[in-house]
Amino acid sequence: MEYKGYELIETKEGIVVEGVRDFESKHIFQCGQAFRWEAEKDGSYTGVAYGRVINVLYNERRLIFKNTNIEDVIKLWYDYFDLGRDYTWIKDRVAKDLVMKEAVNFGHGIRILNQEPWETLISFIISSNSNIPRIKKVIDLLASEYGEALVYEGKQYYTFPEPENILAGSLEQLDICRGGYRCKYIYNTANFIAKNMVGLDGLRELLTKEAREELKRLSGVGNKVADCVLLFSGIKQDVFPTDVWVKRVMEELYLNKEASMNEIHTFARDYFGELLGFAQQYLFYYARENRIGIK
DNA sequence: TTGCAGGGGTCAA
DNA sequence: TTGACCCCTGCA
Repeated sequence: MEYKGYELIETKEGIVVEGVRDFESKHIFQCGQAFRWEAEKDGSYTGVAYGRVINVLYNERRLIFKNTNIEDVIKLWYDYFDLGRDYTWIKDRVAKDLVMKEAVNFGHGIRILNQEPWETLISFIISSNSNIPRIKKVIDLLASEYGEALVYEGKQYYTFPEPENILAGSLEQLDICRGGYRCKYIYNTANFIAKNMVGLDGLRELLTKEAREELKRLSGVGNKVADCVLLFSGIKQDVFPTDVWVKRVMEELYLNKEASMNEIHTFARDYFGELLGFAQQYLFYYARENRIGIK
């Protein structure tokens, strides 16, 4: 069947989406926006989202989803993988100088996933002052302790726990996930969300600035984490999450000096305009993989 | 073996 | 604006 410019075909190997461009699994899953996708030997990736395990393989404009069905591809995965967005157009717009040309070329298959806001929120609270292997470990522990078990290809996976699941245990119990001082942030944030004191669903309706401030009411959420949540759950694209890597690459390649967060944001906003968030992700991936700015 | 720095920041003073 | 902060890893 045809769906929004793609051909969807049900086959023995899974649901095939024909005609997908600008998709490189490694770039998408390893550019730092998501923490729960694991590479398989055949080049595919397996992960959990929306309470389901799926496996995805991309090859020659064909995207193959395993362990799902056409309904879910239309209802969930089309948006999750941002298939409605024209990344060729975005890359043309964003690659406006030599630095960006190189960054875009390097991460040419990046797509910004539309992840579930709650999971993204907790994941990036965990990310603060930490590193990727450890962030993954903490998230895995959190899921295996509080999530629901799923089995795929003989292997156990876990759904990302809901706020209520976390609150059913004590704060002390959360130490199991080895999050250190972030555990109390997670617990407090779960409490806020469960009590509807901050509404994640309403963020889309707000101006970007207001949405950021709303998120910052949560424990463990500052500018960086708030912007990551907005960008990586597809709520806003005009944000520029600035971590140490992005800060370094901006200082090194654009500003030619040490700069404050404000200077970087002002420059980036003027320079990249509304495609700010996409520019950030190409830059971040490029900077981190190539260790730009590290002596 | 032990010690130390630093890591996708945030918070409080 | 500046340190402390859990925990873990890599590296002298």
